[in-house]
Amino acid sequence: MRQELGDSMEQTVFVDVVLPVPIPQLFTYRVPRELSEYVQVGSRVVVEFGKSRVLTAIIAVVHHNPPPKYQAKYILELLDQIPVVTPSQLWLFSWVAEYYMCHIGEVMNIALPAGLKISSQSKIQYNPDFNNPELLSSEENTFLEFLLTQDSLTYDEVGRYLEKKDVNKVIKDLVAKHAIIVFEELKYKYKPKILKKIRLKRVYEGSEEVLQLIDSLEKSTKQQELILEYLSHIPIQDLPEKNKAGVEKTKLREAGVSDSSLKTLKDKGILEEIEVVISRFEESAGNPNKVIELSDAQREASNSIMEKFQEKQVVLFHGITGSGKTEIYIDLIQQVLASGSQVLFLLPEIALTTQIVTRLKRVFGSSMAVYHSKFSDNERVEVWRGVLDGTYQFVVGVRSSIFLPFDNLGLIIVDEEHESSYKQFDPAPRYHARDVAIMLAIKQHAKVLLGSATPSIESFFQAKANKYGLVSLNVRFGNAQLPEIRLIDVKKDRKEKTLVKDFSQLLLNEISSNLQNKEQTIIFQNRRGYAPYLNCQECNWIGQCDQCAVTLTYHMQSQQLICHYCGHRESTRKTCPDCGSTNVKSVGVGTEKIEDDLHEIFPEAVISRMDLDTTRAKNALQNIIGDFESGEVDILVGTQMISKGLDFDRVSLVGIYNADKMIHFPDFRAAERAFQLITQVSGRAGRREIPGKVLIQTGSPQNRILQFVINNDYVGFYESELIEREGYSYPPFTRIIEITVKDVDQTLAHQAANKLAEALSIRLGRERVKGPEKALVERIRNKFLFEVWLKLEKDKMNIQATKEYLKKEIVNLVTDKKFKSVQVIVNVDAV
DNA sequence: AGCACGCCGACT
DNA sequence: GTCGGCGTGCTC
Repeated sequence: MRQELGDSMEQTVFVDVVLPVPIPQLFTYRVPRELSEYVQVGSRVVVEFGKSRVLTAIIAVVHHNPPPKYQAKYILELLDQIPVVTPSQLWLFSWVAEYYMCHIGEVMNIALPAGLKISSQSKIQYNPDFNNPELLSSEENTFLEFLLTQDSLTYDEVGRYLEKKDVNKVIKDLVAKHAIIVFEELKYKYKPKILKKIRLKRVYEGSEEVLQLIDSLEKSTKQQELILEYLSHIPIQDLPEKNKAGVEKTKLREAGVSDSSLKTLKDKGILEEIEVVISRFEESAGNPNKVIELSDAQREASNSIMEKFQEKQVVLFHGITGSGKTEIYIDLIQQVLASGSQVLFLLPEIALTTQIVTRLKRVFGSSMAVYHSKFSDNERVEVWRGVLDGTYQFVVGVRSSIFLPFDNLGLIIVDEEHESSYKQFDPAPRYHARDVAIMLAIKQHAKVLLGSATPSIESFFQAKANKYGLVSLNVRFGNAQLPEIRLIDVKKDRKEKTLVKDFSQLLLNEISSNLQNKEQTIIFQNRRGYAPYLNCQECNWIGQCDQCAVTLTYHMQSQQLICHYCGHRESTRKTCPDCGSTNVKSVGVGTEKIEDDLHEIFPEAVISRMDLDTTRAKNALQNIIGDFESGEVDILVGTQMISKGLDFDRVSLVGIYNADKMIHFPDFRAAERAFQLITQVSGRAGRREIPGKVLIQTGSPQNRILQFVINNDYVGFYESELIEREGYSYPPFTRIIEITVKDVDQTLAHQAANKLAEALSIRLGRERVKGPEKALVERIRNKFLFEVWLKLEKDKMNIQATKEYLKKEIVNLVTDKKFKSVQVIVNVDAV
């Protein structure tokens, strides 16, 4: 190393880069001499990958070792003088790739906002040196004449002009005849936001110069007015240094300045126009040092958390609904920020758009960044860069904000840590943001605070095992009391025929008295749409998706049948497509129907609905919440969306329409999810002075989960659930790897899954391999799904070795010609 | 994952 | 005879 240093200047520099493709390894490129001093780990480069792809890559290693077996290509461009990805991030990317069994490129793809990636598009252009027109067919000739009138064309545009799908052949022929040139146009996606400003040229910056200028313009009133208007914004006589910043062009326009007089003064060399890059985020004043008033109980919890952090990396904060966790978070965030470290506050997607962000903004102002999926790419790039350059020391964001370029984290808060939306589902990496947060914190010597009123069984288990610190807060904030929770036996009511549209008398009476008292009601039903399916009473037809093994949900508002798995929709008029009968009944109940029924029962009430369908538009969610907060709405009907972090003052009644689906779901986590969901929904009631009531309609009032819910007994629930989990070797005693085998051919998928399960159980033992079984929805988008589950004891199994083994067996499976079409998807720590 | 190359059926 | 179908194998 020491000896080589001398000639390293002469040696060719190579870089190993991460590419956004699902291929396991890094790729080595050669660095042109003129860039060799500037390449750094974490900088982006543009490279050619394959014959016709140009991609953005990240430098992971800089070295001098020419690859022995192939000729490295040159990098085409270096995009960053200063790296945009930190070494800590590169480490995290590869940790995530390894742990969740995917490729580092896939992690990079999710982590980097699209605005930091460059895409290329192949375009064609007329070759100016072309001189053999006799080689061309007449069609080619007409096409070339068209091309000459254009600057360049994309492949798509060529296709549209020729009315052809596949234009490769045409283009290839023309290239062979040297009539056209193909080139790659790089698209830089990020565009800074630019503000146009006007200012006086430097020579006029003095008081005398300005007065002279005004005199000299005596003949043209408009121009003189313009200068005077300008001076009203920038008093040059008193503060000449203000001229440098200038005045926004739009402000002058608003004051009645015309474009033409502006142009004249610009042409005369008196004014000049400048462009300033500005942030997309509004400046908002905060008061980061604002002292947060904590109750005694809150203060004690906050101190206790800080104390536990002395010895524990992770602290689980179990604070019941309405206990005022946010104030404690703010208190802790202030302490960490004051010490100069960064803070990341993770929230589930839904909770993020709402009240809590407003409250945090009030304290932290624009020193806090928000990172959210409804943000545009440009906005995301600005948050990224702001974290990098220190503008933002504090970020509030959804799960993907775990990948922002932090280098000095002091604290990560994971609020609602039990939320399953922290686990990414569909494209790889299938990571759990809470668990990644803990890894990242270990790497950066930061602390992690997991907060929840209903902690996940896993986290509480770690706390009980003394791996995490545990702090509990069991009183509500202020004078608020926990709501009284009652179960309503709808089976009994049904027998006695007292139900009205499946609402019990008790629930209806409570709603009615709430309406009279001008108090608000929330009705929860975890099913969107009008009804889960339609059923023809004449021929027994049931609306089903032809791509998936599920019934189509009836949405009355849009008059459509929608598949909630593949998104397929068809319009319906509630007539049977088979026999044409109009005697078609909807079966089951979704939020739409509840809204409808309540309208009928309480025509005077203002009812609003909050589910995926009513909140799709950009500000819809905000509007629904706003209307409910302001008291304009009496009853809010919603899916689980209403359970997440919402805080309403005047809700005194929560009705759970039907708890049975939740508690009887066939999944080992169903009990946990049901307990969490019902407790969280119940927690929306009685958060201030008005005491709350919760009514739960169920057919099994004796159910274990419901009994724990009505007694507000989280710990009791935890202990009973733990016994169940241990009996069946489920988490937290084991780690679960879910393997999904997919194919259009059901038999083939089944055979492949069988073969894989067999192979795996040879080394792991039959008891650790469950399945294959048909997936809960056995066909999605015309592919049949089979699942194999590995249950690996945390104390006995070497997880790393098992993953290697699993990888090998999957490769083994898909290299079998017979199974080449099957897809295998691995989900580590499936939830 | 893309994307090119390559080898077989239905058409100007 | 060509066009264009998609199987398979590689990407520094």
